[in-house]
Amino acid sequence: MNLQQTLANHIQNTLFELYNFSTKIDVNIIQKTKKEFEGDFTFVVFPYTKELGRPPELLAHEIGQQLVKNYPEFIDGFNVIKGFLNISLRDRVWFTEREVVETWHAAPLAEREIVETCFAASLLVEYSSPNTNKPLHLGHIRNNLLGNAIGNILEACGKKIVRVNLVNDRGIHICKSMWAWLKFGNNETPDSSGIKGDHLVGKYYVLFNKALKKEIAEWGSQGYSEEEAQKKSQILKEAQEMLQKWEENDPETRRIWAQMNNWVYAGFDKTYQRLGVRFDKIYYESETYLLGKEMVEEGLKTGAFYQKLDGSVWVDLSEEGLDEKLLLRTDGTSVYMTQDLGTAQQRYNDYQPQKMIYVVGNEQNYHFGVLKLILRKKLHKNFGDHIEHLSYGMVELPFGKMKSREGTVVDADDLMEAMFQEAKTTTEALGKFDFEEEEARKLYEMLGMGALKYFILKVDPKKNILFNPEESIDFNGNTAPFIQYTYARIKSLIRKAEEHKISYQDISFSNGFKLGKQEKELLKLLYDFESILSNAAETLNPALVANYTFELAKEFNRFYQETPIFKETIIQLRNLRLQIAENCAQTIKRAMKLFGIEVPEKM
RNA sequence: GGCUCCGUAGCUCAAUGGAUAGAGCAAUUGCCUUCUAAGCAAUAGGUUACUGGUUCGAUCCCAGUCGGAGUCACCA
Repeated sequence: MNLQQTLANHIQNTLFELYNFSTKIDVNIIQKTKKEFEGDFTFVVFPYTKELGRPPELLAHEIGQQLVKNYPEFIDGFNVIKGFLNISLRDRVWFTEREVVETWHAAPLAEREIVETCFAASLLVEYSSPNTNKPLHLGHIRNNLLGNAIGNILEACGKKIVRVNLVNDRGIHICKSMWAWLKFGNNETPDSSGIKGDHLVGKYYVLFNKALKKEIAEWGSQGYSEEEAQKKSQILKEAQEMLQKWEENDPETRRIWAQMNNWVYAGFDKTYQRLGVRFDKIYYESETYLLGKEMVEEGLKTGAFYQKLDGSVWVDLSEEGLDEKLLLRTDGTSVYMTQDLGTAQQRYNDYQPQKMIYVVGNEQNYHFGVLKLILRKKLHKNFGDHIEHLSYGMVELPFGKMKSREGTVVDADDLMEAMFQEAKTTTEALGKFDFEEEEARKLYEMLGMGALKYFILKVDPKKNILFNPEESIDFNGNTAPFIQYTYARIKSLIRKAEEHKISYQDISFSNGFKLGKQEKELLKLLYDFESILSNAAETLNPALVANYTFELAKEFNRFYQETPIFKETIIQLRNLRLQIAENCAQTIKRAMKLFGIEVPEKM
């Protein structure tokens, strides 16, 4: 039982004792006391004034006095400001609580107190899901980092996670790259050119679009509209013929397709590795795109869907306030929605997850609304309710949205390399040259990647992010390097302590001294970590963890600045401070690990 | 036009319906002979887009207005 819960129970009992008033005090009503007031937790009495027929201040006083009288071991004192009853707990209480936090780190998964949220045992998280016709960009980075972090956070809450990537490896866009490569490529390969595979394929995708644009311009000069020109386009037709051939299993087309995709995979692997994301299961759309057709046939029989005269199949969602949606084209081929119906079913069959979390941009909110609706209302699949769309905002540039075709994208690999370089120059400018070359390289990588990951993850997922490529991502303030720096400082402190042969582990807290404001502030923050974690898991919001960690690091830096540790004459106090420092380091490390951010022993 | 999301300091972002709305950048000012200055302290910066409603209390919930983004494809 945690402190809030204990306090809530005490208050509940007291209310009954004083006024014969029986009510359930929810833990959430007990909140942390704001920093500028004295006290640890605050009970707001306003909601009870009416029923108990007492003015707020009197009520708060009466409750406070009774609490102190009844629970002297637990409660130290109280003060009242208007209707706010601020309660201070005994220092001892924090010590025992702190020890609990400590053992938590070491305990094996099964023995931990598992935070039961709305999730059950096994969860599936899908993220990344790239197209294989071009390299990853900053938007994909947000997707990957979010998915990976959410997976980590859920795991830290004791959930069993399956990480899934659905690779979109077929379709007209791939054929466009293939067409351009055949036309202009001269058998160029990643090996022959030294270009990373995904970038090479992306290069030909761009070349295709250039050629197409040129052709459309030519038709345009003959007086055709853009739409007409699209229809008349010869190269577009050729790309479509390639897709046709691909679907007919034409060996040569398949060979080129497989070859180019493999180049892309090799490239993606490097990007994923540097980003620190991984997957348990990779689905390929080329293997799953025909699924779902069956489900549509089934739905046709039961009358859930209907067929138009031209043979296309539709679902009517007007009763649910939406419109009609296509499920099979006139030629009987499937569309995006059909495939998603199929893959949802397959995943459910493969893993029977209690929740399927899809990390997909908010541009697809409507799509997922429809998907869930069809599964639940039309096909009566109960796993439709298990689908959760983790919808995140776009990454915008100062001049608008990123568009591949207009070349206004921030490439993932370029950005990561730029972050590395930035870390290098910044560190060197600070004049910290106490590193071997390899050690330094690792540090720059930690700092650069950390800054990038934190920059993305500290923002509420549902909000858009504005990224200005002109201004590099900051290394000061609310950033990963600041947090990493704090960690390195603490580690340095601990090393010094060991040099001085100071053992901070075996402290007895029994013969008490009064906790200082700073120590207590840190202990409170450390105590909060578990609830922040489960909150982040429930709301699928890593930003909560980020802001918490920053708060902790900042608080520690204050502490560090103002509180002498080695100079302290009272040995017990000094040891306690070292112990708190160590706990801060542990918590920071755990939190950053959730983001895939490494933390340096020194910097 | 319908639906969804967003609107908080000059900029980037915080704030389970609670107290005087907080940080970081940028600006000004102090602090490296003192456990790492990627730090700390201080000053300045706000009608939380607007108007109503709900209540002891609203940045938060509801309705409307105004701005911005997304979406409404036989693309994925």
